[in-house]
Amino acid sequence: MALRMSTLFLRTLRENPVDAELPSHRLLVRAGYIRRVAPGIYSWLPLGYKVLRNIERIVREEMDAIGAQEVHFPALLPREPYDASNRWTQYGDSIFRLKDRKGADYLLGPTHEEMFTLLVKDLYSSYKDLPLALYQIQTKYRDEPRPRAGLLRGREFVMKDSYSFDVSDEAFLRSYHAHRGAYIKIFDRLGLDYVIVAAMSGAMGGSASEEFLATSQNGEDTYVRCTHCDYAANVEAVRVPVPSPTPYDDAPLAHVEDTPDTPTIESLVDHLNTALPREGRPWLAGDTLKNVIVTLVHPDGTREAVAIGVPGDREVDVKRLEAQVEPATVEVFDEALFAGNPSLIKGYIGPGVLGEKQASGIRYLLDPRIVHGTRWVTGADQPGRHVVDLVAGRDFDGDGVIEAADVRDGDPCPVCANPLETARGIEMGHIFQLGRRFAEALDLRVLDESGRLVTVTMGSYGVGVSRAVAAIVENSHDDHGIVWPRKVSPADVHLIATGKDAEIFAAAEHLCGELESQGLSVLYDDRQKMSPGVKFNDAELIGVPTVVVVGKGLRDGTVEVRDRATGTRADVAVDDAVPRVVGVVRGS
RNA sequence: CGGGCUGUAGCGCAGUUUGGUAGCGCACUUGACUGGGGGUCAAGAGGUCGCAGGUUCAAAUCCUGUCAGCCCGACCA
Repeated sequence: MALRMSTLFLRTLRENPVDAELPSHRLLVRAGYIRRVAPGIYSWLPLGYKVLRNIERIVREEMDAIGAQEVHFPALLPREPYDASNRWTQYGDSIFRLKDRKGADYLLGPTHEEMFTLLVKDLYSSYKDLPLALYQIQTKYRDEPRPRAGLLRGREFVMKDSYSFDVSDEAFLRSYHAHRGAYIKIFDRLGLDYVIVAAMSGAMGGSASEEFLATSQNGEDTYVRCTHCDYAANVEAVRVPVPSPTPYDDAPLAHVEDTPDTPTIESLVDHLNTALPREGRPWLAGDTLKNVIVTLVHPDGTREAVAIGVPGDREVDVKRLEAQVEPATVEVFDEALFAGNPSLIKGYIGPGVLGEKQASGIRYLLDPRIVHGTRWVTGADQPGRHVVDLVAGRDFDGDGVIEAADVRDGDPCPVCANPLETARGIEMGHIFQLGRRFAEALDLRVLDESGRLVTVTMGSYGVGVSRAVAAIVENSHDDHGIVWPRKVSPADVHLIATGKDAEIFAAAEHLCGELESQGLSVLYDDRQKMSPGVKFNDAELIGVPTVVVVGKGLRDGTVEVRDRATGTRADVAVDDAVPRVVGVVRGS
């Protein structure tokens, strides 16, 4: 049945909603696809729900094509399985928790690894049952600290999540690659411009993961891509090339210098070049070693101060740091920390007091660039004084290495050393090599050929279905509105009757029926007494890729066929209209 | 967590300084005109002014508290 605009539950807005910043958010609200209910929580209106289901259909078809079987779990879940995997604690404030009338703990599922693992454990116990892949399309709940941008980061969202179960690592890799292939097909069909990047596993744990990012200026994820080879990674996962240790036999002994009023790297470098100029080249920020104190907040609430040593020309990237210390979160700067630790002299902190065995007792983690033999200017732990020619490995050491320094355009590729470039993207899919973490925590084991119990190897795979609606709009819109790719559009054709003559509406009505009999879905603007400008603007806002106008051309026996994306218009004889439109929609 | 801003009709806003009958545009209803780019005119419907308490003859407006939302920062040692 055609969607008739005269009765369709739809109200387009002339003005942008004031709380919407991004094009996808503005247009989806203005064009009547979604309505906000609470921060990060949206209702789907008829057109929006059609788009969502179109995306779901594509996802289902590709999941089914690799033999994954659809199931459906509740969103309301008991606490116990999440205790077993420790995620009741680990997820912290990000989980929606509630109690039933007896006071028992429940949660709204943020993701379902535990439930799938338990379900398989419940029913299967032999290697003969594997491999197995299950999936669901589910509403997920995460109490995000800052929901934003409409559907891009919601607290309630629709996700396709699937899970693979295998007896061996080799078998698992086959499952993983089957999923990877399915994801490529899904995102191709959705018409998204995307990249596949190496990623961090985050709260999922596991050994490796890859993300599918829709390229977009408005994305929340920053990734790098090598300008020469095919290396691509989320910045959180970038590994800097580690330089070889350099000999330091000829290095002078470390010496403390007076550097008054140099609490910042910039002021320090200026001072060095004025007071202690050196042969060959001037001092640069990269010659200094900056020590940043941060506080890690662990899921159980305990707080731990940690010092991060990075070259002075780099900043500590909090997102990168958090990815390394997951599930802990990072708080930068803590006045109380300095007050409670007199060995820390703000602006002049150096390795002399840092480290678990040193005066501060603070764990000291170094950027990988600070290899043995490198020489640094750094704080002397006294106001107005710095140490020069401090050699890593000779004069100081860290308690460990951490990748927390920021990544920049032009940084060397870890694979081929050519420059990297950075860009932004929207995380649309994420595939995880979970390994045995959940299977072990929940004791999912099967008997192998020799009758031995083996722990199952798992993968988990997610697609942001509701997020895809927004990502597609981000990728595909113009000043007038949305431009849907055909495969997700709420209709194949937007048919407009414009004018006041009964013949026009009769002709449009007839054309509508003809198009539908050819299997096309039609959004029919049959509203009477409405000016053509309103209808044209609505059509552009709504974004159906093909628009057919029945109006004044009818006198000459023609209707107009418009392409939403290019704006091209063609007058077509009424009798040719149906085959013409069918051809356009079917891509012939 | 910190800072800033905002809560008045479905949406976008004015009114608050200086307390005195609740306003405008869009959207909605009715009628007439108009009929290929958000058209014109006329008449309407729609509001516990976020919530609670206080001051006052009188509070959207002043005071206190509270809740919610939005944006920015999360940092250069």
